Amino acid sequence: MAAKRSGAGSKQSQRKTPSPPAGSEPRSEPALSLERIVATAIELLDTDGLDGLKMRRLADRLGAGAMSLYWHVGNKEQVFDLALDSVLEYRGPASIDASENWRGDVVHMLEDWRACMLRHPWSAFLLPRRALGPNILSRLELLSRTLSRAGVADADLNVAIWSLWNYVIGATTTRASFELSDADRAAAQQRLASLSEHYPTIERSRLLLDNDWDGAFSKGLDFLLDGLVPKL
Amino acid sequence: MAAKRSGAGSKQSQRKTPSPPAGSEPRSEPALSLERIVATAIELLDTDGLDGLKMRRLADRLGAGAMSLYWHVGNKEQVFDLALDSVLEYRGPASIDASENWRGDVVHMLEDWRACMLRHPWSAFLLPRRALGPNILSRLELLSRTLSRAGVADADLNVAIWSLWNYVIGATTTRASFELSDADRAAAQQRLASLSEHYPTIERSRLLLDNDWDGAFSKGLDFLLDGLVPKL
DNA sequence: AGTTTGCATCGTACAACGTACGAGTCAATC
DNA sequence: GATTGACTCGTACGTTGTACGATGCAAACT
Repeated sequence: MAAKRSGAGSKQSQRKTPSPPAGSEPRSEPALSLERIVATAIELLDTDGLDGLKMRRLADRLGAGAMSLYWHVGNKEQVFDLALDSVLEYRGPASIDASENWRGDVVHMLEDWRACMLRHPWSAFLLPRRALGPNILSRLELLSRTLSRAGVADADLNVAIWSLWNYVIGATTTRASFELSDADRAAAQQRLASLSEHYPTIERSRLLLDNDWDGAFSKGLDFLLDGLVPKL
Repeated sequence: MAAKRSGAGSKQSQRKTPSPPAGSEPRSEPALSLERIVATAIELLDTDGLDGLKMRRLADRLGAGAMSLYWHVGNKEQVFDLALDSVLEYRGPASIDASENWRGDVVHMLEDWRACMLRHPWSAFLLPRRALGPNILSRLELLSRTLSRAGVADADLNVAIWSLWNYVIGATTTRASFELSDADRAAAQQRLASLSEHYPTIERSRLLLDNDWDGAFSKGLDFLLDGLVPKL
């Protein structure tokens, strides 16, 4: 019987290694592996979005049969989970605990987080729906430590973390959804103009036409941090 | 030829009305209509989630053939859009512009917004992905006016609105995804415990075990408003 | 040597889905 | 009576995730 290694075991074969064609034929494809599957899935997601990832296409691009994937992965959902976590790794400044500039550290990590997700817009939609992977937990852990060191009271710590989490999630999902197509943008602009009498304040402030997403993110983040850590 | 009335025309038939069986047989089902379709879609979404809405099931429940829906709706996506906007209507205090308590008004509207979405958890996932419907635009318009009246500078207005938007979106999608199943919760708890050595601060603050979502939301909102409107 | 074992691949097949197409019904209009 | 247009729906197609079982193949064992 075959025992499906979709569990957390992950490590490659226990034998030596099935070894690629071992020096004989240059076999066009380098053999299936979890890493290759995830990497290719990310490529596919990047170019074709959430709906563009089909098990058959993924397998095709890997030079494998569709069902071969299921030896390495339990199901399609798991591909999503792995791709998501893979994209969220943080290589921050090494010795962040020694830093004196906690606010700079927080901002850096959060802006990097946002940048990661906007490089892979599908990830923004995935993150809030699924269990937290190791990389995102690491970011939260780092955030906890830094805020704690910055003087946020233990009683307020969770609220502060969730607030920042909410802010990042909201900002990235919103941004990612507006990025979709220029046609949509044009249509929205048109539609908004025709509704300007109903929404005068929105129209006047050009809320939906403002393109400075990056600036809005960091300014809003500043305000939020002001509220969370009032004493500067 | 039949001309599909899926456009914005929306209004019912131009003739008198096809009129229900007109007094003869009590025909078990009251005839298809956009309103009935949307209402039933919401029921289905509430009980079975985003993936539970299938055109065939929806039609079944309406006592109609699957393809009959497509006279009233262009496609499934449109059902989502209509259901979403339908769920977001706000009946706030009538004369809010006269209110002296702007902060109370903002908090009230945002907490109601959140409550609406958590009553229909699928809506949280839908909102950031789709074009803004009239009901959500109304909320944003109201928010704009109130903040403006509260003294937020025009230059900061958009940032403030987007910050609040981000906060609400993030909070509701996160909350909605945790609501899914008790089995998941138990599993997560288990997994977390086994990882406590890697994430000591998270573990210590019980970040992921804290169940006071409502309290966290309103406290975080307070902090955010503090930051947005520093002068009280 | 032959046999067994277990990792890994993949072809076939199926059920479920969204929806294109076109035929059908029936009341209002001409 | 004929025509029109709003509305309904049965059938059918293409696409999807994946269950099942056959197959290959290298290492381990006898």
